[in-house]
Amino acid sequence: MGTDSAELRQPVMADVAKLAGVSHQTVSRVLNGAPHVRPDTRDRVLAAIRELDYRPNSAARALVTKRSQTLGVVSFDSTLYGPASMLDGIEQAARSAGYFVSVASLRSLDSRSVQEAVDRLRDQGVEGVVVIAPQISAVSAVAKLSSSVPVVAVGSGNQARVPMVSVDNQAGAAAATRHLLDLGHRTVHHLGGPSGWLESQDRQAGWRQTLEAAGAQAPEVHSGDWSARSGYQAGLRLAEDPEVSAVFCANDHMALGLLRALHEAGRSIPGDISVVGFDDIHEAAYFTPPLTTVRQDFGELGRRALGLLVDAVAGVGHAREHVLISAELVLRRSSGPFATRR
Amino acid sequence: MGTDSAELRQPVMADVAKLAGVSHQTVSRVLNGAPHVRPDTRDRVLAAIRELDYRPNSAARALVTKRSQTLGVVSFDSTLYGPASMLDGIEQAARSAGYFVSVASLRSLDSRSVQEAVDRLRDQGVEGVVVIAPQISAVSAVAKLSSSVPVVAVGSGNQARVPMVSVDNQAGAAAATRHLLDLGHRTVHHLGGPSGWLESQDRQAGWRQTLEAAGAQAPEVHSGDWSARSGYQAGLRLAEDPEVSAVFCANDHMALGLLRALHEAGRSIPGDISVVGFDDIHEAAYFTPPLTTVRQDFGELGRRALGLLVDAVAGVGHAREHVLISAELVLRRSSGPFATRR
DNA sequence: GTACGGTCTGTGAGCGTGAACAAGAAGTAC
DNA sequence: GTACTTCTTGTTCACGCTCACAGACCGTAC
Repeated sequence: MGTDSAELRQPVMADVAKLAGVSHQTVSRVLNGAPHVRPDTRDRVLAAIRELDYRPNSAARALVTKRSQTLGVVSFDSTLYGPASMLDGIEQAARSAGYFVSVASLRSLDSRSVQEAVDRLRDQGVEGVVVIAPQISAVSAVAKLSSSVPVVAVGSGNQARVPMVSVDNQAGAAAATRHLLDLGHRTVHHLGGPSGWLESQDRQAGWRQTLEAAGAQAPEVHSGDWSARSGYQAGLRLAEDPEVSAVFCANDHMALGLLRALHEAGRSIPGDISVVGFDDIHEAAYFTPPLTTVRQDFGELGRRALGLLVDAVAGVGHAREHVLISAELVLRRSSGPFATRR
Repeated sequence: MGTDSAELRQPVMADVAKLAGVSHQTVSRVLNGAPHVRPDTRDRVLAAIRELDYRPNSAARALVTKRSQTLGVVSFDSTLYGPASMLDGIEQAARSAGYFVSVASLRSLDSRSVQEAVDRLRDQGVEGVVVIAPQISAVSAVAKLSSSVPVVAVGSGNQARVPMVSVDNQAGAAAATRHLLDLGHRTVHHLGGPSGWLESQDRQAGWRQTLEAAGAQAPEVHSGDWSARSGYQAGLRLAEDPEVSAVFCANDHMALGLLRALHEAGRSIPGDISVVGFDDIHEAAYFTPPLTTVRQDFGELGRRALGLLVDAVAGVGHAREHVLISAELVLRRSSGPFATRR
């Protein structure tokens, strides 16, 4: 009946305008901080906004400005510590840059799946996408679609054709390996990550190059899937080889499984075997024994990636930018000097 | 200068319509699966869509339908295993329900912060919100704002005034405690989570009630902040008390720190002290020794929460629904029979 | 007095889509 | 043949906002 039943629907700009006794355009100007609005007019508008609890309709704004204020994140397994931390860093940075964050997680690794996820985000109207998917397949898939919307990858490697932020895995692995060699070990075994992951490749490359540079022979690589379980299984095999005195694991979770297996096999750590991990997850300092590892700051990784993306969306920044973040060796008790045994 | 430079801007529905020789409304009908479209017309439209690589403008659609197809997730520390897994489950479920997911993570715990996060999501036009924030303060804050947009909480406790999905923490804690009592321990010590968390409260309640029901005396509670570090510190204190023979930890990470501290103090596990955790994180089976713990399925939690939210958005479902998911005790080597010592 | 520049505000159009309505074509029943 | 229903398509409008433009007002300079 009455035209005043304003509670029934969300207030719109016109309602605010009427209440403040101005035109909708003036309300818009106040909202967007446009110049040339008289202070008392501005105050009346703001008061009306507060009174009605008015909130601008983002769809209407997006329709006319063609900007959704939303960035997308494609992530592979956001259950893992690394991806989860990066997502966290990305969200933080996006918020302070005034963007919303929409996520799409991958269920499988094939490039079609990446394609689908990015398409989904595009359909939603995101202005740019961060891909947390350090698989080779993913990165190459991403490179193809970077035409329609800016894409930034966070991961590893440098063969990507999109801007990228990554930890210097190779240098980190080299530092870990050199540390073990410096302790007197004749060589260092490697428990690598799954093939197809850039991080696996880079860490393995850092390890191998360091051994070669030192004139040490590189033993056969054992591979896991990042999980503690796979580290345990590899550990059982490594424990059978009396020559093994030092192992560099591609991540901390596998190192945990490895420690467990070596312990069960009666090997003392670091007395018999030294172990070094990668990541420095929060728990690493409380493993038995505390794990020497390579620290990488996932949150920083995410923030930097988002920074790059924001630049790309704004049209600033170079297309092939590649930010490399250094990793730091953290010494703990799981690594010790080589001791002659038996 | 030609009007045919179609590459310059994204194609819109009218472009598809012109190419297919129909009106834009027919294109709309095809897109939305409306009835009464002749098969060959439909095919022509679909062909035109493919040829132009047309994608509907989601802002325009949202403007007219008043539906953004987006759900929001408020999360506290998505770096932790639990929240990260729930987020993953939520995203999966949202995708299959046809929704996008937008995240907002909290930097601090106060209810103003929760309010802000939810406001942010509302400004973006989300149709509903899942709050992963098992703090008492958060839940009460959420209850207030559930008026404007449907909200579902995932966490613990039952005092909430919004629909909620949670693990039966109390029963899980009771099972863990009973298990230790059954092993012959006279009582069970408790390393609790931070106060203010519903999960801390519920797990502590389950522990306490079980002890009381068994006629055992409940020792003073030690509290941590969920981290391995805090578990380690509590472990150092507990190790000083020769009466301690069994400890129930409110999560696995603290249990890890506790194991470390007890090990350093020369206590054997489970010989001297039995330890039980909560969560069953992937690593728990590879602790030294493998950890007896209470398994909860975070992914399932997230999926169920999203299911509830979708119902709420659709107007189905009861306002005060509370889904309780059971937790399961997983026996490993860290718990064993009480042995008289010294 | 007129002219001009700056400040402030309002009007109208249009963004791309879905919904309501209208209208033509085709088939069925009498 | 007409009347009626069902299928199929098109036209017009509205969603809520920003942008371009126009106009009103004020002060100052000539």
